[in-house]
Amino acid sequence: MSKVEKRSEIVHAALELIAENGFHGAPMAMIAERANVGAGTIYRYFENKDVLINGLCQDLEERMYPIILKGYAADTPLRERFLHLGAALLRYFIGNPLDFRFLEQFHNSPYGVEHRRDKILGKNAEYNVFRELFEAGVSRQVMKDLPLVILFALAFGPLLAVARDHILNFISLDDDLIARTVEASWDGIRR
Amino acid sequence: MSKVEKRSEIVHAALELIAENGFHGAPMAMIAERANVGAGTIYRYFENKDVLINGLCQDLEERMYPIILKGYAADTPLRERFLHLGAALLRYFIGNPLDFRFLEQFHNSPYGVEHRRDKILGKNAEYNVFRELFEAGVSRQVMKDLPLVILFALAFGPLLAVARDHILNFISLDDDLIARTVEASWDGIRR
DNA sequence: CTATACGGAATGAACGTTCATTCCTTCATG
DNA sequence: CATGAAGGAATGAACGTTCATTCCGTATAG
Repeated sequence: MSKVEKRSEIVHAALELIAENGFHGAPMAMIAERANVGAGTIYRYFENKDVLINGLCQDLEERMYPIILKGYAADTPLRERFLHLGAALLRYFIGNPLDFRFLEQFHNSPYGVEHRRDKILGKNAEYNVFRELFEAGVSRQVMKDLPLVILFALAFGPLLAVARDHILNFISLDDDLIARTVEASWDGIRR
Repeated sequence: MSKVEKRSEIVHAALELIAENGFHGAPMAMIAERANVGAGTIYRYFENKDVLINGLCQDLEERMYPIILKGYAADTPLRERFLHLGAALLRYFIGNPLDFRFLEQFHNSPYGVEHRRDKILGKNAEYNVFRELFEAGVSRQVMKDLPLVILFALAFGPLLAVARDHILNFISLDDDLIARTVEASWDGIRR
């Protein structure tokens, strides 16, 4: 197994275990076992567990963004753009339940809160499709005149809740239901 | 300290610690210390930590419901009823951030998933204002014709997300913003 | 009224377990 | 051989839980 493969085996095992059992249920020894690696080996790739977990999140975002943005056209009407992003996000989560569950675990832990604080309050102003879309929506008076944070909550709150319900088998989403859910969440933000 | 007081000291300390630091950050020894109680004493009131935590949730719901339902009139229009419940819920969470944070921790743990599975799939059919409101909304064609679970997600997803953002200081909600947020989430579910 | 005996409540040191991390040995490769 | 990667047993800290002991309010006897 090459060095890169080994790293990715560790990352994959960690993500899987955390997604399935939460942070409690993913001790380093178990991660090592599932990755077919010695317990000490992990520490050759990651300084400690915190670093491993934050690395997991970063890896995940880098895998996710290109997939969600595939076919996204920045010159179509705002509504269409939102429907694209919403449906793509929802489909991604449904198709990759482990990724979704990991992100949920992550965002409900001290790690995730810190991460989000940086994103929202940070002076990074990093390029962000979502932020751009919503700022355009407000300034063109297509969306409600509410703070960006609230618009995000109105748009993504339902989508994440629905993804969770699907993954926990409280409901079964098909393409039609996905489309109607995203349209409904658009009704929440549009003027 | 009377027996009842002692129990409630333990419950309060546990809720506070779990809300502030998550389940990780609330070892029994620390709960005991904050409750001014011996470590072993907790086990005179609760069989083990699981029982304590589930008890916390139950206590909390019993405290919450009467407050949220105060002034709720089952004979007013559906929109008005929803706005009442939504605003009451949001105000409760904002006014009791520890309760909110505890519920979030709880629902994102195995405890909470089990709890929710029982509520949604259980044959209990326990009386539930929320379910009743939404079923009426669908059958009177005031709300979108979507599965109940999705309507719940559309309605409460944004409210919970907004409460979280307020409590984490990503935004500051006042009465006006609360009202406009709840109205927006009504737009998401109404036909 | 005081002294003593009793029993349930409270205590916190101690236990066994589990975890993240370290460290020394073994192995593979040049 | 020499070098660095990999392995997994060892380590110590932290956890939930237990239990022998202490504490204290009340009942009883003198």
